[in-house]
Amino acid sequence: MKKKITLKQIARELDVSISTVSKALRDSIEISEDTRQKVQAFAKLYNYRPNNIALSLKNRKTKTIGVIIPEIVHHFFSKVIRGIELVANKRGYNVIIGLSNESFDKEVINMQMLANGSIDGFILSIAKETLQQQDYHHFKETINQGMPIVMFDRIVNDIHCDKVIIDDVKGSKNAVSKLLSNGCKNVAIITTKDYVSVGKLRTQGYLEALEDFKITPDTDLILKVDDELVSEDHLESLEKEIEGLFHNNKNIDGVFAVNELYAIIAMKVARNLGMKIPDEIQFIGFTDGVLSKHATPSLTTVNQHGQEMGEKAAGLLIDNLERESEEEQYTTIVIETELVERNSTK
Amino acid sequence: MKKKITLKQIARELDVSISTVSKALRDSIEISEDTRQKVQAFAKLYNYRPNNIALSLKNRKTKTIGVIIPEIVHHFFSKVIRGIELVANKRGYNVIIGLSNESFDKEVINMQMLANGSIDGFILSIAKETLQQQDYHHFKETINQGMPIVMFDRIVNDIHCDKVIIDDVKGSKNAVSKLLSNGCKNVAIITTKDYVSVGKLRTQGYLEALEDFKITPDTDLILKVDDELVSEDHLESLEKEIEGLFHNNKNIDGVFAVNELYAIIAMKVARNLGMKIPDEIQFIGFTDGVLSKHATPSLTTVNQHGQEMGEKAAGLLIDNLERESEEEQYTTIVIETELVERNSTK
DNA sequence: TGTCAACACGAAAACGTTTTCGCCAAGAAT
DNA sequence: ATTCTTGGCGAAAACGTTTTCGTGTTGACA
Repeated sequence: MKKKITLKQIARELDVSISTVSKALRDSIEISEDTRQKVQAFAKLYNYRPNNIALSLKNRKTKTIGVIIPEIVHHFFSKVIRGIELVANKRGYNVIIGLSNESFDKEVINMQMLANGSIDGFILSIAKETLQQQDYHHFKETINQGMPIVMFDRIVNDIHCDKVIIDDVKGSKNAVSKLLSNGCKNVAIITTKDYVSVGKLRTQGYLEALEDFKITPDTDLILKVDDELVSEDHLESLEKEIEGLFHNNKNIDGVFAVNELYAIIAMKVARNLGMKIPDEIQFIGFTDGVLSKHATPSLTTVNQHGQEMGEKAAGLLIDNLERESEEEQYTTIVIETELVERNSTK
Repeated sequence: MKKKITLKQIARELDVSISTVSKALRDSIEISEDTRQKVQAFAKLYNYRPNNIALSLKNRKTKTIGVIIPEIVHHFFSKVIRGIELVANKRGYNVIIGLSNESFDKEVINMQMLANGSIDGFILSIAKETLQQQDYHHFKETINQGMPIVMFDRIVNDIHCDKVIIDDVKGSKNAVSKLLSNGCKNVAIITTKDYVSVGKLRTQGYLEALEDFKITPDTDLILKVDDELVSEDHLESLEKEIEGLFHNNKNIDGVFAVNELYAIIAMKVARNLGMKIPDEIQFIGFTDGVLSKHATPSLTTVNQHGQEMGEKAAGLLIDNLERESEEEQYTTIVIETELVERNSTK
């Protein structure tokens, strides 16, 4: 087992100074052709690679991006990560991952662990609990210490930083409009409690679409799911709620859900109740994941372009990190959503 | 914007030496109660945190684990990551992610990027291309340089390191036996080309089950899919192949697929051909993902316990990193699979 | 009064780089 | 023969820690 070799060892072996070795390896003009070749040959032989940590310390840059997301077993977030990793790697950066698990405390701890020199900047999407408590001091402090942050998807407006979002309102409005122009008269929405920003915005889009079509919203058709109760394994309560929705409103002929899973479950409930999809009732979900594509019938969804969000976010962050000027000006990139039409709509 | 504060700055402000500050903060007995309190108060005020990079350089440990996986938009791999992150964090480690994208070159480059001091050890699952080329020099070199590796799921036997796997043969054998005891007479298998180790093993399990039931395997019932051709968006060719399988073998009454997607697609094809599931034909897939649970009918699968694999892998690696003794002895942990019965089987 | 332990603190090395500066010798120019 | 350039190299600082090893001051004790 040969341990990693250092400049010092090369210097000792070749009986020159450390400076000479360093310069020779970096093709400095100061070094004679002779010694340069000698050093380079030796380095190659022993497979020398500069120690990254030492470089980071010296340059006060780690060339590493910290990503904090609420959950990784999730199609959307993993797509974002893929996007981040793609451009980060292309531009010579590594990606280090922290999972908040939707918890405020874990989010804070994770940020502290990484903010002490391990990374150059953050890309993150806020945990539900944080949004609920509305405590954003850790973001502010991080930014104050000079570490840039890019937020994506779940953002909060009064933090001053780069952001990558989709136009949730527009995306939902489009989707619901689609249902309405397809002839639906009574479109229900399955959404989350208001504290999750995106749920709120998507509900707004729903309402705007109704307004466009001169329909007065019916609060009975707005189902706000308490997603505390809906874990991966606890879907029964969700099914019950949706069953209730259908039961109390026999005339529902369209459903818009603010995420993929809700839509899939709703379709399942409807099917069990004997409703024909898409003839009697049509469905559209938000977020285009694997489920939508392979469900029966396949689900029409609003594609969020997760990978592109990741790419843009990483681009913004690295641009910021490598920018010379000190002037702080923050950008918000809005990614266009796309309605992917499948068989759950006419 | 107040930049991060260092020991040196504290020392200057308080007019003591750097050593004193360091010791005071670590509650050294050498320092008087007076100065200790003074220093600690000042440090708290300015929110001092030791620079991680400097510590890494000094300790020659980064407390960071490198994870290299072929793909992240994948239920199984993201579950493994979640497991890794869970125990890594609990034990004070960070997780840095590299995606090989199933490419040999990217795998090598990623390992080189991380092996230069950025991390203390690797957890990885081998890229398809690497398995195909059977070039494992980068693993051997990494291990030779004293950096421990833990492989999971897709492993290769002649590399000497810790491993976490499932018993693919046993898992498949169980699944196929289930089909056979459920009354299936002609069970087909949809598998991958042989170079991916797990495909091979799962096929072996299939054959063993047949043997147990005194059935001679029919090569027509073994469909080896060239997964080069099956990308996320290119499923038509796969559907065609499966259609061909059903067409040429009208008597198929059971299908075992070596992954979730193949099983879902096969169910879809069967349904389109008018076959009744599970009455006329039964399905079992491998890997328990979201698709299986929400498919119609829901799919019986072999659960690989991805999160547990991640936890065990991280445990092995950290144990190794923190082990005092130099004796190298490598463990292979075999995770038990579990047949999750749903509605695609009787 | 002189010696010694205990106490409180500082200097410096070390981790592995890069880079600035200074130095010496040799050859060129005057 | 003296001065000036220049090529080639080394010393040392710096990044931010921790830790070992002094060192000076104080008080106690003989």
